[in-house]
Parts: sequence; C-alpha cells; structure tokens
Amino acid sequence: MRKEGKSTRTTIKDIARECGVSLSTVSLVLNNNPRISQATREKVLESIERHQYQPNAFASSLASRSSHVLSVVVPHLNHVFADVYFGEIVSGIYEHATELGYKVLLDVANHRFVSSREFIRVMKSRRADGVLFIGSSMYDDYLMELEHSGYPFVLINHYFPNRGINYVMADYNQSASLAADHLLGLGHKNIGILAGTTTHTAIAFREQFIRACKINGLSPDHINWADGWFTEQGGYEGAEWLLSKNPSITAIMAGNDKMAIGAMRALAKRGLKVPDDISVIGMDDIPPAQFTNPGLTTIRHDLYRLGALGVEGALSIFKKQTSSFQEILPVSLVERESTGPARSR
Amino acid sequence: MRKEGKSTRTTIKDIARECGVSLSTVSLVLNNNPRISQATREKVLESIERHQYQPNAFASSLASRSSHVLSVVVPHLNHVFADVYFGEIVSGIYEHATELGYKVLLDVANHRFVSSREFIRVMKSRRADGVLFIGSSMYDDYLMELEHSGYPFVLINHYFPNRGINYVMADYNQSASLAADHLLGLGHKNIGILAGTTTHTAIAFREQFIRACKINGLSPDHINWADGWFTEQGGYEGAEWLLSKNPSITAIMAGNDKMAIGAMRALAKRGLKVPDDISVIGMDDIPPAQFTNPGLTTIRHDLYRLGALGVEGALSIFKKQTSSFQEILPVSLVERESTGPARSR
DNA sequence: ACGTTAAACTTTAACGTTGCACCACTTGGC
DNA sequence: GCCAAGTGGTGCAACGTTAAAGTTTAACGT
Repeated sequence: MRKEGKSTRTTIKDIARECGVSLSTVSLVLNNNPRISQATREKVLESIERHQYQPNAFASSLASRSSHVLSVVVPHLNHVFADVYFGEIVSGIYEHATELGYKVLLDVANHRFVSSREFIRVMKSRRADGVLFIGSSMYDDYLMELEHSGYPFVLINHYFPNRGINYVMADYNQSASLAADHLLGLGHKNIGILAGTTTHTAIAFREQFIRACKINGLSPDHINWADGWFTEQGGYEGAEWLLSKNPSITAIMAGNDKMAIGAMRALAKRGLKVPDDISVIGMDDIPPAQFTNPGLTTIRHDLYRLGALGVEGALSIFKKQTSSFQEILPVSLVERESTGPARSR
Repeated sequence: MRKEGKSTRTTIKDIARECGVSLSTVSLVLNNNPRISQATREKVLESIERHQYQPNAFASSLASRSSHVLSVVVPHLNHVFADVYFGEIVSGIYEHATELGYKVLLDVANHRFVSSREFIRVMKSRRADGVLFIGSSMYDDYLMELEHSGYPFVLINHYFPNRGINYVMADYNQSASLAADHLLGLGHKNIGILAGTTTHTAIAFREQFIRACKINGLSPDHINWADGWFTEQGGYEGAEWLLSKNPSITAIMAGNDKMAIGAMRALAKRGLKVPDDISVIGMDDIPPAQFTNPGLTTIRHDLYRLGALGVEGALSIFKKQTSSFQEILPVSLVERESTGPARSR
C-alpha cells in the first residue's frame, strides 16, 4: 500500500484506490454531493473514517478558489487582543464563523499592513474569503480604496458617512439619547463628557448627547468634554481634567466603559464617592462593568452580536447574495449603582 | 495573452513572462534566495511591485508543505476571546508569530474539536505548522494522544507532571512563596484562598502556598480555601463562602486576578474596606488590575512573554531544531493598595 | 587547451484537490 | 424502435506554487 517507508500522508487517491472509485467520486462524497448513491457514499465514508483521512485544506482551497477563512483586523494597539471590547466582538465573529464552517485568522492594522496594502493582499491572495475591520478610525482612509473593490469586507461598529462602505454598528444616536435622558432624569445639570474622537460614531454620539442636553434646557456652559482616547488611562486623566476645569460637575458620561472605569479610579483617588458625590455612566456594557465598585451603569451594545452579524454580512457579499450591507442595532440602558440623584457640591 | 475578458489574477507566470525569466526564478526571488543576481532580482521585484502581485498562499503552502500558520486553541468558555488572561497570551503569540512571518488562526477546544480529533487534523491537514494550547485543564487527557506524535504543539501556562509534553509556564512555586511571604510579612494569620482546581499548576500553587504558610507557623485551621473557578463570579461567591465559614479572615489570596476582582466586589457589597478590614492579593497582573478600586496587589506573570515563548517553542520543534521544549518563567510581586497590615476584626 | 568549479539560471515533476465535460446505462413515452 | 431525460458515475485539466535536478556560461588554475 502507501506506507513503504515514505511517510506520506493519506490522500484522496488512497481512498479512491481502496474503494475502487475515481478521485472525483471521493471528492463528491466529501462535499456531500447528492449525485453519489448511498451505497458508494457509505463505502467511501467508511474508508475515510478508517484511515482518519483529512483532506488537505490548501489543495482544496487552491482548486476551489475559496478558503473558508475570514480575517479579522484589529487596530495596532499594545496587547490589543487583551482588550475586552475587541474580544467580545471577536468572540461573536468566531462563534458564528465556526457555525458556518469558517475559520478565523487574526490580523493587525499596523503600519506594514496598511502601507503595503496587505489588507488588499489578504483578499487577493485568497487567504481569506472576507475581512472584518474592528475599531478602525476615521483616519483610516485606506479603507476607501476598498469601497468599490467588490471585495467582501465590513466595518464593525464604525462607518463612513455618505460612503458605500459596509458596516454593522450599534445605534449611537439612541445611546446618546438614553444616556442623556437617564442623567437629566436624575437631576444632573452639570455634566462632564469623556469622549473618543477618532471615529465618526464617537463624534456623532457626543454631538447627539450634547444636543439632547440642550434641548432639555441645559446651558452649554455646564457641559464640558475631554478626549479620553477610549482607554482607562485616558478616562483617568480626562476625569481629572474635567474636575479641574469645573469642580462642580455631578455626572460624568463616558463614551465607553473603559474610560468610565478609568474615571472611577480617578474619582476614588480624589476621595469622591460614586454615586453619592458624582455619577458615572459608561457605554458598551463589557463584562467587567458588572464587577467594578460600584457596579457601572451603562448603555448596552451587543458587541457579540455585532461580530456575528459582521460575519453574516461579509459572507453574503462573498456569496454574491447581496452587494451592500449596512445594519444598525438597537441599544438599551443597564442601570447598576454608579448613577444616582444629583447632589450639588 | 491571459486577459481576454477572463478576470484571472496575476500569477507568477505573468511576472515570469514579462521579465523573460522562468517561473523558478521568480519563485526564488520571492523567497529571497541568494542564488539570484542583483540585476535579475531587481527586474523581477519591479515587475511584482508594478503589478501588485501577491503570491497565492495556498499554492505556496501546498507545494512547500508548510503553511506559515500557527493555531491557538483556547477552552470552550462563553465569549472566551473577551477574557483578558487569554487575550494577553494571544497578543504575545500574535506579535511574535508576525515577526517570524507567521499568521495565527483561532480554534476553540469545544466538544467537536476534541471528539472529532480535530486538533490532530489541524496538523494533519497542514492547516497549521504548530498548535498552541492555552488554558487547557488537567482533564484534557486527549492531549496525551499528541505526546509522542512528533507534532509541534505546546501548552501555555499549564503542564502535565511526568510527561514529555511541551510547555511554557510561569513559576507557580515562586508565586506561592512570594504571596505567602507578603501576606505573612504583613501579619496576617487568618487567610482565605480562592483557588482554581482544574489545572496541575493551580493545584501545585495552592499546595505550595499552604505549605509556605505552615512553615511560617500558621495553624491549618486558619487556612481555608474555596474553588473560585478562575472567574469573577466564582471569586465573588467563593469570597462570600470563605467569610461565612470564617468571618475573622484578614486576607484573601486569589489564584488569579479575575477571582480577586470578584472577591473585592463581594467584600464591597458586605461593607468591608480593602485593605483596612481585609487584604486581597491576586495573581497574573492583568491590565485591569491597575484600575480596580483600590489597585490590586498581585503577582506578575508575564503572560505576553509566555505567548511569545510558546511560538518560539512550537516553531523550533516544527523546524526540528529541538524535540522538546519546557520552560519556566520567573515571577514578581507587584504591590498596589489592596494589601495592608492585618487588623483583627 | 583542458578540465574543474561556481554562478545563474531553466526544466520538469510534483503538491492534493475540484470543476467541467463526458459517458454508459436505465427508464419511459409515443 | 428511437429519442429524451435522468442516474451515477469517470477522466482530465486546471489551480499557482516550490523542490530537485539539469543546463549554460564564465572564470580560473595548471
């Protein structure tokens, strides 16, 4: 048989020879083609099972021009995969992709990735059937190159206004309204905002929040904002800056939970009690938000589902079932203990 | 030529034809083989650049029998990629793999993965040149099947005693001693342990910690432990259980930071102040440990480096530079504010 | 002038699948 | 008795690369 010292792997040929059928037949069985009779199918499957035969993924991809792989691209941040926000989305991507028989490959949008146009190559080289971008920023104009490329890619929780670029994202307008209503309802009249500034969604969110406050009669003088870089450290520093600028603020609205967590640390260091002295509200509802002290009130974005939907979108474009994919998901308020009635200081 | 309406991609053939050289020459240039003259090399590279040519990864893998892909296998937990512990390790893996020209593929050790022996198939099908297992448990005896397989795989932060299975891990014995010395040095005589119970490392750690306490004169009656499942929720419940069993404990030692964070939340709910009423020490030093209130004292395990080293190991086995790889990394104490002098209650 | 060696390629045969075109046989309608 | 359609396959040429062995040319020592 095939094992005369040459430690070669079992291939489709071995199975075909043993079953006395052609290569094509084995291939058809492998791909569940109905044109093969039950009898033949069983004979082949038995042989496959017995040899623990595993088709070579590369040969298959090469011949079929489809890799059954999805690539997910995250920004070039330090230890980026340790970020819970990205992790939640990746989890959603992974699980949905797996259900559909897809593998997921990791990529980081670092300098090389961008300047060498590797994001295009990933698709050109057929290494992936589709690409999902998480956490891209509004300065990532390289993405525009892809707009009319027809390549299956989608942005997750981000978008470019007036562009035909595919995306799935949370409803940031609704988030802003929900947060504003909650804080205003508690009587807060002096609010600090910790915002991200590098995405269109974050900017739209901040503007919508401010608008909602004004509509409800808040004076613009009583709304300040600082850039919190979407990070704990940024939230920490931003909170300090807000307090130094206006010591009488009674609530901080953070554009994501990480900044909120950083802010709470800064408040604790200053000896301010949350929510007695000052309220804090976050956004995303990442899992750690349940285990802060006090528990963080936040706007829930279903990041996991966002990831799963992204997979859906990329694959339906790949399969030419649709040419455009733009979805917005509803959000909800999660009340925990970090917000309470305003109390002037 | 090749472009009569058929929208076929640029291949090595096109480059070769244009440059008037053979396929092999282009291939050799692509692989930086020194046997090609500078002049030819430049001509070929120029053409490659101009056409934005990207070699087909599958064809290359098929022909060379090497995928330049590493697979990382994480346990089948809910939203597992949102776990900071795994994320830190994955970050280390990703970055080191990238430096070495490797891609990383995600896998989860779910039921199908295990029962269908997919972990073997991943290597058999050559989808990956090596596999890194993170967070495997002592019950994952399927790993034994791989022991003598010669396949390049390594366990990260776990091991099986008396087995030739490759691993990289933190020095859990040193962790235990460091933690015990720290707590004992602060005068604690009544200690609760929040432990993991599903890995050999965690069990060895707990035993070593208890041993160190006893050597320093602590009575076994004053050392209790609860299983905290390595999670925040487990740490929360474990802490409550420990306090109900022995209300006078003055310190909690947690086998990872996540349990410590859960415990701190439980203590806060009970109205206990950390560290005034009770000290808490964790393990790992995951990034969020800096942003808890108060900051978490912990033992630092360099998870990122553990991941990078794992890549090193798997690849050196793949390249047959070594047949066995077992490394232990030193750890260190990081003092923040969650531990302080014992005060009896 | 001659053989030897090295440099710089080229030729050819894999690598392990899949898609397409084709074929042989059966069934059935008229 | 002949054609049409359906069933259950087969054979072969891709797919795009690399590895191994072979060829040509130039350089060099004796």
